[in-house]
Amino acid sequence: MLEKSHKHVSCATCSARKNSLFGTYGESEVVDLNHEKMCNYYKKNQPLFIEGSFPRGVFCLNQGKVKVFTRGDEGKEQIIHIAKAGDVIGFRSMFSGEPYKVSASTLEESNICFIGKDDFLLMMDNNPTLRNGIIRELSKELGDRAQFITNMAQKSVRERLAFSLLILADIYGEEEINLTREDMANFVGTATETLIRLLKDFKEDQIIEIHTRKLQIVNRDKLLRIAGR
Amino acid sequence: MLEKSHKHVSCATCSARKNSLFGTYGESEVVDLNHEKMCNYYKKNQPLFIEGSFPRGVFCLNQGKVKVFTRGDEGKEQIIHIAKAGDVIGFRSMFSGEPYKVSASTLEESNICFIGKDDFLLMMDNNPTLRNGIIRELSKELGDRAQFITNMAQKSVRERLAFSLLILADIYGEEEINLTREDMANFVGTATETLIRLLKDFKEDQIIEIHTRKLQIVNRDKLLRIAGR
DNA sequence: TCTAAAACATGACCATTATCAGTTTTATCT
DNA sequence: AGATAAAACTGATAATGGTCATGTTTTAGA
Repeated sequence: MLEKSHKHVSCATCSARKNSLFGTYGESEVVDLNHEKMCNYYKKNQPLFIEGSFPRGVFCLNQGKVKVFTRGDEGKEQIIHIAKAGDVIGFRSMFSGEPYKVSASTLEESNICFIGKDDFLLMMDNNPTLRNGIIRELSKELGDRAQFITNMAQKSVRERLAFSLLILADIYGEEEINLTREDMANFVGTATETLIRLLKDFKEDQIIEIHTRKLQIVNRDKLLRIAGR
Repeated sequence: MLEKSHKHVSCATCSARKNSLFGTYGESEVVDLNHEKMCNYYKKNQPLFIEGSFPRGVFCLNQGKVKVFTRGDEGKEQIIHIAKAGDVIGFRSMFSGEPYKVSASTLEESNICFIGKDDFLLMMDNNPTLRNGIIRELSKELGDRAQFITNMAQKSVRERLAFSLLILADIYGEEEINLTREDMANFVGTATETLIRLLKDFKEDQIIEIHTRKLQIVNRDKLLRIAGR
């Protein structure tokens, strides 16, 4: 269980910060950042922002996981990205001047800080390193999504699942992968039933281990081979 | 037939410029831009850059169309984007420090200018408007791609074709849509045969007119309905 | 700890769409 | 203009994967 008071998370001691956009910040910048941010505790399945609304700032994950998704015509979610501690999300629409094109909500209980739009834009203006970090981040993501699109268009569900599991393993690191079958299906882009059947196959082929909800990769090489490059 | 000498394209008179990233440039900035760029004539199906190589600068389309694509495992192209006059392409990888994640080549004969990496980055440093324009551009594209991914994952080929035709109509404007069936299939994300059959259906339903290679939308409303929102 | 709801799982069925094989039409090059 | 290559098209076939129906297990909350 996470600490539910936000007072205990300080940017200076935030372990997630060093891998974040603010990783290069000096001491005085960290003090400023800490002053501008607000920290909140979120339960599982709480929304951070919703497709169609306008951004009021950015979210910086201190702890937890967040799914970023769009809804298709029938309301089915397509998960575009899963953010982890250290990730900053929600800045895209702030720059494009559009409403959010995606929604975000927590996958588990999380501590998440918020930085207001004006503060954030001011920081960007005054800090070329932050600015370049953001440009790099946007560019990198854009490249990733080109591959994501190609995977969706050309790979079989089985191949996409293998690919997705490798991504999830990266995101979850030491922890076991912990997603509902539905969320996982919405990440892979398939029906929940199909996903369940394929997970069973992978389990029988000793590629993964399933501990009820949680999931662990035991043969990464096989997954790589199935995923294809 | 386009003029094959590059000497005739000047940024000052470039009609594509006003809708481009450089649209807000003042007179002296245009002179500088014109000085830094090199202009080239490209035949149909000539590559601008290839996945895996490192960027040396950006490309600015004066005239023509360019497909931006990745190749899947089997070498099949997935077209991510089609650029038209006024579009600037190839800057993503320059910012992320990675090799190109996509390839680009001309779909028709084109006049395309090139601005070297150092010149372009310098311009960005000195020009907040350009810089913000680029950030806006990157952000906007990122949003578009989220929808693209969802379409790929959840829509049927028929729905995706309808959606794609609407996008293509925007890109081609007054002109008729002019793509090989293979390129169109690679944009929609389907097999060429399937695309041909669906085009035939659309033609029979009087949604499009086909003039050999070229293609025209005659019932935009029906397409919108098929594409879904 | 019990109960209701949510999540997980499995089977049967069928539509969509890819693949293969072949023909016809169009474009390109000399 | 004629030859050759490329693109467009058609038909038959098969499999991937979605949907629906139903049962079981797990989770969360009183």
